[in-house]
Amino acid sequence: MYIPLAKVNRARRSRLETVHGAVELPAFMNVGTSAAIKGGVGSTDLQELNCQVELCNTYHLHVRPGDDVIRDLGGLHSFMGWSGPILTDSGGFQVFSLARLRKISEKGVTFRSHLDGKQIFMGPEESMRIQSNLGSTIAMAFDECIENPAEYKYTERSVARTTRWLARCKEELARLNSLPDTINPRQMLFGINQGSTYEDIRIEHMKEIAGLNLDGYAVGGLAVGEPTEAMYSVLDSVVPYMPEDKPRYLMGVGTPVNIIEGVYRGIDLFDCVMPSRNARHGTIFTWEGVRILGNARYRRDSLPIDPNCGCPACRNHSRGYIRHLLNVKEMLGYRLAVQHNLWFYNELTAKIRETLEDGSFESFRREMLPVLDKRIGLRG
RNA sequence: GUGGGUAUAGCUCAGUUGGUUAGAGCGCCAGAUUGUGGCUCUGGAGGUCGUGAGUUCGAACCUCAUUACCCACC
Repeated sequence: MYIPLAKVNRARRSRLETVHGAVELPAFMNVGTSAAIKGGVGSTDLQELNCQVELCNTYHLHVRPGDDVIRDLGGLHSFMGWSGPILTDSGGFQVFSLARLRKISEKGVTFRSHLDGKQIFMGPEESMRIQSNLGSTIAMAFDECIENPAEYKYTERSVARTTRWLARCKEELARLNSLPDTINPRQMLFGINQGSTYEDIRIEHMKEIAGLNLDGYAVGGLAVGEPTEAMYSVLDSVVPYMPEDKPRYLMGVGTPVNIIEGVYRGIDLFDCVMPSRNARHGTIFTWEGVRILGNARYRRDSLPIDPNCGCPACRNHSRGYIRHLLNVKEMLGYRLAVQHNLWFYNELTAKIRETLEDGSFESFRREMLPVLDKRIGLRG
């Protein structure tokens, strides 16, 4: 159930109500690929960090431990001890980003596991069955995430197939939801818009899938190497064709600036590995810009990462300590840095919601854009 | 004490029969990172080749001395 609360031009402040609780939008979903945030950050930490939605990965959980195992353990919520909303990625992206030797047909995709090379087949029905076994709050449609750059003709054919796959996803999930022993009988389905950077294909596709009355709509296949301006341009073109009364999700995005720019263009949901992956590599997001904590200049720095931050890392530890931990690859270093970055992303979306409510979003945007991407203390 | 071996970047080591500006891996410094393979990639700094003589047009490489360390034996 999507509830609009406020609007500033295209930007929307709203709420998504689910069987696992409400999500205040715009929101950032933290990525817990294998049912855990990398860096030793668990479900109980997520509450402390103000995370609203957890994203888990169909492909990874299917390969290990197996979606049947998770089903037997009561589904993802019980498995990982998280009672809030969970969105599962369909596996479509992973098939195209990390599995090798893939073969695509109308039925689905045959590929080899990145772990042991075992042959795996996944199509719309398989993806829905896996996601149903996981029992997530929101299932994503199985799509083809087209590589960038892509030929126009190929994009047309691929998008047409993704549309047919979406209809099959919808049908199969409806069947699974109606089974007596299904884990989450009210599992929602989001469709995914594709079309590379071809705006006419994007728009046509969006119009088509908007008619399927899904629970939400995502824009996929962006931030895959195209210039950022191209991504914004696609959003400018496609968003007007996304249903007004459904949540809109920009998949895999992005930087703090990308998120503000996405909201500005009418997006409600984001997910990205950037806060957690970059944290593990020592790149820290703050309201003053980006700090590279691995830099030697922080070796003797006794200040918190951000003196104004309330996250567990900043409340208790210095830059010098966390830099050291990252440097020697101590798990605690990953944990503290990830905690900080997730806290920051959640604070960023909270601030976005607040400024949408009081009408100051656009001045907030103008003020923050030049700051957030800035690297602090770069040396030539 | 005797015999043998080693000495080249912070560390571990390459370095072809002597031939331009001596290399690698790791570490260090820095930069990437967008629906996560705790992955990976890309740059950079850093060496009077243990020391001193000698041979040679030319020496990390050959000769002599010397110092340090390692191994074996007494």
